[in-house]
Amino acid sequence: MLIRTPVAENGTRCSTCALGQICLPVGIAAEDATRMDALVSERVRIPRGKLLYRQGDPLTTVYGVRFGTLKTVLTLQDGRSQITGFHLPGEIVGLDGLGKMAHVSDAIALEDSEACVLRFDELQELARELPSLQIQIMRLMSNEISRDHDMLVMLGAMRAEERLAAFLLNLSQRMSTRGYSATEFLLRMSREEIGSYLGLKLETVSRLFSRFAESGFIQVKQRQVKLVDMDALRQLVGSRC
Amino acid sequence: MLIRTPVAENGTRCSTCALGQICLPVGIAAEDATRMDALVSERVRIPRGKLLYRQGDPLTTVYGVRFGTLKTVLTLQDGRSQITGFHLPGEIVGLDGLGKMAHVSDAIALEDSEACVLRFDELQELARELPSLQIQIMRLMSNEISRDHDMLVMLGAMRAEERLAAFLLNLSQRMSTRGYSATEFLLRMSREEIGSYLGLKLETVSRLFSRFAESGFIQVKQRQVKLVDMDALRQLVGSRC
DNA sequence: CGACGTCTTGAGACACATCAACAAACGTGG
DNA sequence: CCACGTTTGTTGATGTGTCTCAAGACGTCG
Repeated sequence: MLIRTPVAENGTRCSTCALGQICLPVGIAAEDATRMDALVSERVRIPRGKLLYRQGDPLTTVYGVRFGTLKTVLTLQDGRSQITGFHLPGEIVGLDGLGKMAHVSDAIALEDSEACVLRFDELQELARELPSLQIQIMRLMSNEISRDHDMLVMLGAMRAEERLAAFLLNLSQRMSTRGYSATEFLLRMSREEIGSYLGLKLETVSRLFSRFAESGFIQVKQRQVKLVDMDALRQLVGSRC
Repeated sequence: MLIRTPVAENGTRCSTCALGQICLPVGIAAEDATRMDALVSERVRIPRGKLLYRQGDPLTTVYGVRFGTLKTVLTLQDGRSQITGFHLPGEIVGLDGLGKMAHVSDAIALEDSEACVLRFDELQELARELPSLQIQIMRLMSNEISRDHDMLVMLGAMRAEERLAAFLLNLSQRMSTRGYSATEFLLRMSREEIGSYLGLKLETVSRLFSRFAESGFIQVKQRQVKLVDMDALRQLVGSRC
C-alpha cells in the first residue's frame, strides 16, 4: 500500500546521513557506521494521513523517521484514543512493540513523510557485532522510557496551562536540535491532536493558545507559532521537562 | 547506607531462582542461564521507606527486585511528584536512567525488600555473548515502554473510576503471575500513593474504594482488598490494560 | 493509654469538559 | 479563478468530575 523504495547503491545511508548525530548512528565510530549502511536497504514514503503500521500488525521492522512528522496513537475499544508521541526526523518508532513482536499502536503521518526501514533481526545481528550499536539501541529505548515518565508527570501532576507550556518548550528544543528555529515553527498537528497528547480537549487547547498570546508569551497564526517569551513559559512549567 | 550482601558460593542465582520465568532469565537456555549467575554477585536489602537510588545518582547498576515492593517517583522542583511505577519481584528497575547514565527517579521500598545488583557493564558484556539475553533485555525495555503508554492512556483518556478499576485488575494480574491469589491481596501502598500513580488525590481514591465496595465489586478492609466481581471491574475499564 | 499517621466522609469551589454557534482556512471541481 | 462543502479553529454559556478544605474515625505503635 505504501510505496517502498530501495536505496540506491550510492544513495545516502547511515554513514552519510545528515541525521547521524540524532539518530541510530550516535556514538558509533565512522568505520562501524559504514557497516550500518547495510541495514537501510529500503525506505517508505508515508503520505499525510496514512498509516505506517497498525496496532496488532506483526513486527519485523522498526523505522527511523527521515523527514516529516508521525504520531503514534493508542486506541481503546470504545473508540477513545490517546496520542503517545509525536515523532520528528531522527527518531526511531516501533520499539514499543518489540516485547510482543507486534505493534501496539498506530503510526500515522502528520505530513508527507519518509522513514528508513530497519529489519529487526538484522539490527539485532549487527548489534551483537558492534557493541556501540547495542549501547545506542539501549540508550534510545531508555530515553523513550524516560520521556514517557516525563509525560506521566505532565498528565498526572500538571494543570492544563503547564502542560501546554511544557509541550511548546519541548517542541522548541527538539526543533532546535534539528537545526530549525527554536522560537518559530509550524505545528504539524491539529489542536485536537495536541489535546489528545496532553489529555485535554481541543477547546481547552485553543483557549490556552489565545490566553498565551494575550499574555504576550507567544504569537499564533493558525499553526504557525512564535515563542516570544520563553522564560515566561519556563516559569509556567516551573521546572524541568 | 543500605546493606549489601555478597551472594554465597552456593546461594540462589539466576539459574536456580524461582523468579526465572518472570525476570531476566526468561527465554534463556539452561546452559546460558548458568553464565548469568556470575552477574549477581551481591544483593541489597532495602528497609521499608528507604531509597534504593535517588534521582541524579550516577548509574552503574540496575536492580532486579527479589522480594518486596518498590515505587519509582519523579519529583518536580516545586515539590509535586508523580509515582511512575510500582515494582514487584522479578521486575528490573533503573533502566530508565541508562540513556543519561544517571538515575532519573527515586526508587523507594514500600515494604522491606531485596534486590539483585546488576552491574550494567557486565550485563552489557554478557549480552554480547548471549544473543538471547540481548533480546530479553530489549524485550524488557520494550515492555516498559508499552506499559508506560498504557499509563498515558489511563491518565489522558480515562476517568477516575476507570483508572482505579484498571489499576486493581493490573495488580491482580501481576500478583497472579507471581503465584499469589488474583482476587485477594494486600496493597503495599497508601491511598495517597495510589492517587499519585493514577493522577488523583487520596480522597478521590478513598471515595472510589468505598463506592466499589458499596456496588459489590470489591471488599476492602484497610489495605486488604478482595476482588469480588472482576467482570464488573473489567466492564468499568471497558477494554484492555 | 495517648499520639501519630492513615483513612473516610461531607460541603463547597474550581478547572476543565460539554454543548453550541460561528468564523476562518482549505480543498475540490466546475 | 470562484463557489461550494468540509475541516479546523475560536469563543461563549453552562455543566460536572475531581480537588480543596475540614472534621472525625480508625489503626498502630511507642
